[in-house]
Amino acid sequence: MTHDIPLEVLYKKLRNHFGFLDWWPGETPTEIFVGAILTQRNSWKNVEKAIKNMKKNNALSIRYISSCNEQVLAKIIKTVGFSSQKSRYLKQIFIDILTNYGSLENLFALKKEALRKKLLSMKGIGNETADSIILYAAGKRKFVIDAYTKRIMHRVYGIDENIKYEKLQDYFENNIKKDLRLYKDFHAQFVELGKNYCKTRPLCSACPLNLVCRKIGL
DNA sequence: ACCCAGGTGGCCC
DNA sequence: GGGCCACATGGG
Repeated sequence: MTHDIPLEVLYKKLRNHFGFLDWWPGETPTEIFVGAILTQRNSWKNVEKAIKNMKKNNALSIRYISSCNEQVLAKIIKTVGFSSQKSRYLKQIFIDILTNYGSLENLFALKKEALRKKLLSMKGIGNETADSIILYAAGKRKFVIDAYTKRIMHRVYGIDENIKYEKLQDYFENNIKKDLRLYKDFHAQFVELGKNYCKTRPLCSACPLNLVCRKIGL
């Protein structure tokens, strides 16, 4: 990345506007793990319904999922898109974890890069999902890049919208404080901004994001 | 009737 | 390495 982007300033302005978010909607590591997969290419509303339904059916556990009937689980999470595919992936993932580690806790005890590599080896988990799990479920510092982050960095700072995931991630990780809460909250701020103000695609000059950026001085 | 959502894997060249 | 496509549901 050639130009200097004032990431700390960007963060402060977003935080002043939205308040401290420090967020992932989920209470347990298992819930966050599952939610990270369910939310791929889906609105969080659909995910919420699916998680709620899993709880109701006692299906939100590694034991249940690893020994489930895929069609049954697919029905339980039916409100999210790609439910049958995700049901299959989830089962395989938790079979892997249960047989090779015994628990999420043991899996998360791996060193960060080993954990990332292991997560990426599982079908259904790519860069963003792996990093969301590492950051929010395992509680290790890893900067999550998502579509909103790319879109906003492109819109506001003109970075290449097709920039590679790791490249943008490295840029953030090399230019902000190494602080877990900052990593969590910064990503949350991007999502909040993107969700509320950046719905149009492709992004046109009339996108409300422009107005907000002006308002908060980006 | 479109288009989109907090991606990913498979297949092609 | 990049360029497509399937995956499937709910909301605007």
